[in-house]
Amino acid sequence: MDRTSAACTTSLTFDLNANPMHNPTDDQPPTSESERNDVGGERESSALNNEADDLIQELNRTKSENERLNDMLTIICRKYIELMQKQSVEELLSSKKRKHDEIESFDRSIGNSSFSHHCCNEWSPKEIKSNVSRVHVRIDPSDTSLVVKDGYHWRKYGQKVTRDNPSPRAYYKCSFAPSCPVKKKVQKSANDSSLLVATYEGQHNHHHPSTPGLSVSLPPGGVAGANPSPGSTPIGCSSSAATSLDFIDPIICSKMQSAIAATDNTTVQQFFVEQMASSLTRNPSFTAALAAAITGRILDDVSEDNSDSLSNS
DNA sequence: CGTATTTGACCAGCGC
DNA sequence: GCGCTGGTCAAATACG
Repeated sequence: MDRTSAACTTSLTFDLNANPMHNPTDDQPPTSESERNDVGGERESSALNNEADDLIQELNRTKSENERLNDMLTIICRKYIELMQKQSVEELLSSKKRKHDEIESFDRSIGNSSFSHHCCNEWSPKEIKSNVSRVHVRIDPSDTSLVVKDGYHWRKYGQKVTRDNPSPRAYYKCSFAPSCPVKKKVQKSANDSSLLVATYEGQHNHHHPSTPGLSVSLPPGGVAGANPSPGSTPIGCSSSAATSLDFIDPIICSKMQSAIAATDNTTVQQFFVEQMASSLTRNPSFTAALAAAITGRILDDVSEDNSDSLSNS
């Protein structure tokens, strides 16, 4: 992906150029001692050349890794679209079956694919009508709590053992707003005990608790799907969300799916990267860690600079 | 003490 | 009509 390469290059450029304190000798005029000692200057320039070579090698490594990830993303996109089309056909064929039969077939298709969950089910006409979205979350198989963290406040009002699944199904209502009609069902997958299936019904009539300015008029299943909570790391629809739905941004999911449907892979990939980057920058943990890293780096350089100037004086 | 969760009872829909 | 099943209610209980 060109944009990631560009971003990578930009960050490295920043690392190389925007840190004048890293090597104080670069910008300083030659000291009287260095003018007197040409041998020491040659040593310093060779050391700088070595460092530059290392950085160039690192840049090349990063580029090649970026290309590799780009290829993987392309494959994932292709498989995702194929799965969506396949699932759409299956659900149309089984439209006369009972609800649990649909869920079972869906679980099977999910279990056989490389995706552990989906969101924003806009490709299913039935789900658009009923305003239902389904989300799969990978959890610890030993974890018996039927909790899917999506940032909303839920009140559990029932639990039932269903006929076709030994694990109980938990029923939740959105308790963030008293009049919110959204309900959620959470149950472990019959085929995979490490997979939690959350079914959302309805649409929130309030903004997300963690996004005060967010409009409520999002696509069906969008808000109901899942939203990042504060302190989480949203990573879009990644299947590696091993802990909870904290990592899923429904807006991203929605945009991703419309992008997949409407554009070619290159545009989709660019969109993915943009959304991932924006998700990371919106994550307080990430920004805090980034700020700490930058601050630490600058402070280190400042201390190095001070010690160098002290030793020079 | 207020709130959330648990759990048995009840109700409605569907198939036979 | 009856039984089965999923979904909901509400009293009891747990917890902070």
